[in-house]
Amino acid sequence: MRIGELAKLTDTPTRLLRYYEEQGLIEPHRRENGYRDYDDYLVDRVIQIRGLLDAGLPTRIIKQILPCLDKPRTIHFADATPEMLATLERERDRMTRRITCLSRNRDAIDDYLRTVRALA
DNA sequence: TTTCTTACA
DNA sequence: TGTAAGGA
Repeated sequence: MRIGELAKLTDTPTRLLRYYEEQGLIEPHRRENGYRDYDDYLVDRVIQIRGLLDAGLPTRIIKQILPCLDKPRTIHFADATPEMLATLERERDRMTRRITCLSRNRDAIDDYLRTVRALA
């Protein structure tokens, strides 16, 4: 599929899809006319990339660990280097802290909402 | 109409 | 990231 369809399917601006390619996160094929040609599996991959980005991971880290999170979970033991494991643990912990922070703020907002409604 | 590259706010 | 220019 061309970039426009992938953009629609993943709700991602074409500008960003080209950016992800520039960052080495995805690499579409090229058609004779120079247009990018994306495989279907990239739909899920782009959605996953956006999720990781939303979780606060920088593209350089995503590029590094994406292979480990790919489908054939048959585990790429070859990629399970000490550095890779360390990076994954660091990011996992970063996510855990973020979740804790988000939960607190969500609860604070929830309390405020309850209070306001109770007085209304 | 859609996509491409490059560049600037 | 958004947007614009200038082509194909």
